[in-house]
Amino acid sequence: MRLYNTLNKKIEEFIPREEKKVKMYTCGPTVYHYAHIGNLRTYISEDILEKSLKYLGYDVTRVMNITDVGHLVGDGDSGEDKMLVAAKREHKSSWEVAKYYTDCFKKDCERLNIKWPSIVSPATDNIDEYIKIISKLLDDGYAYISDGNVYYDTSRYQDYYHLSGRNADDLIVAVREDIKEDTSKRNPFDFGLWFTNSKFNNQEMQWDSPWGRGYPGWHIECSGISIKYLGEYLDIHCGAEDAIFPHHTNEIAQSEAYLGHKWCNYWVHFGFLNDKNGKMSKSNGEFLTVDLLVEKGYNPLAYRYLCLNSYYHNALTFSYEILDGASREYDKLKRRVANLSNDGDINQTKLQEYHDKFGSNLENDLNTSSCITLLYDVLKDNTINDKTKREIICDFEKVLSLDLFTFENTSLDINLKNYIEKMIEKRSIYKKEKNFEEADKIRKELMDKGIMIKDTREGTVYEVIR
RNA sequence: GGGUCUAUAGCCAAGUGGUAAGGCAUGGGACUGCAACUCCCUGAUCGUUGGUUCAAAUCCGACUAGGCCCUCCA
Repeated sequence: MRLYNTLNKKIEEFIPREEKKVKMYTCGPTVYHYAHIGNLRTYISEDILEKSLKYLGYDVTRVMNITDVGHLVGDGDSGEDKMLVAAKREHKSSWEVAKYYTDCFKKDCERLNIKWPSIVSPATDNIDEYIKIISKLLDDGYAYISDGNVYYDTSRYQDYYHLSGRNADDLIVAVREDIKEDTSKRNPFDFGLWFTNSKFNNQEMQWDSPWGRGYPGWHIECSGISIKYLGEYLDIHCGAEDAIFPHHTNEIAQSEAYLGHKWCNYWVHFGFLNDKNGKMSKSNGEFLTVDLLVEKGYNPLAYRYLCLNSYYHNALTFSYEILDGASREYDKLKRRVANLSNDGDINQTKLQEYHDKFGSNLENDLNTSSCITLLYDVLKDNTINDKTKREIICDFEKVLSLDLFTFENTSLDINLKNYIEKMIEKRSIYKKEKNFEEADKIRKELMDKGIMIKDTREGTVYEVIR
């Protein structure tokens, strides 16, 4: 398996510490708002990575956190917690906000066929772990207390800038206008591990600690949860590209200072979904959620298809043109798969051959685009029968997860079904009588209800298109 | 200012030194009462410019354009 490793800035052969076993950590969402499809691109990519590793025979243990505390809007001590902002906005408690948006996120994942990781842990469930780590960092001199808060001392950690490839002198402190420098810090890029002294004393989520009642910083949760559930060594750490600095940089610093050895060998980062104005965000451009996609008549899986047809490491520029294109491709693909018959015997040799080809595409830094091409090759292959094609595509579906064998009509309401069949019956009589005017009227009536009919050699068939 | 990534046909894209996969769209044709569906045919010398090489979209340099990051963000 070859993967782009941000740590060394090149594609490398992936070798887990234990043969055929992978420990994988993925940064989860901050549950203070709905996720947009750009956020979800990262989770789709992580899902594909996990499923690819399994397809290739690895035993994968994947952990994801849910950030429900400590993610500040602004710099260090001067910002408000996002959960609190959302709570105020919606007149709910922070806990209610977290629960609500976690459920929404879960629902989005279901609709995009993103498998829920085997271990998902909210940040608020692991406070003891953070306290344990912070205490040791203080004992060992990697952290210090200032104005009631505990900070990590970046000057104590030599390799601090390795992942991001930067150096301290060239970084601009508080480059964004809305950020104020936190003067309690010794070095400008030190970061908070534990806050007790916040300007925002109405912070709801607080815990007792050796340094007073307060709450953890944002970065410590990922280290804490990863070490708690996956142990001292991690094989792959994933996240979106914007997390490289400072989040992942800080995770490495605190984890390795705590553990006393190298922590994770492979850092995999995912490209953004941009629109023509740049990255999709709450303040910039259209905030597209899965709900909105469905409302506009798109199948969420057409979006998954779009992601699959791109390279995870590159940015993808969103437009309705590409989504419409992906929808057409997806629908057409599904129709072609639906038309495969179920007769004959499976050609095991070919099945294995395609399995291996598909696997080697995945091994090549998750070349999902080539995987899609291979799928079209299977459909066109005239040396194998339909039954074998179905079997091969089923095998591909373990990773693609595009519901290529699921057909809407199966879940159709019985009354609607009867109605459609009656109308088709009526229309075929009109057609026989060459009364095309009436026949077309019926076709239009059904179309207006979102039912598309087509005349095939075997008779008239229908499809619910919305 | 610094870091980092990217640049292949209208669109999404494969390609990891030997003379450009695939899909969608477009145009043409077959089928059809007309459609739709399906099937067949249809297109690019790879941002610009130097260099290395017998040979470069593929390696190196410069330039240009764009994305992301430098304590909100996936």
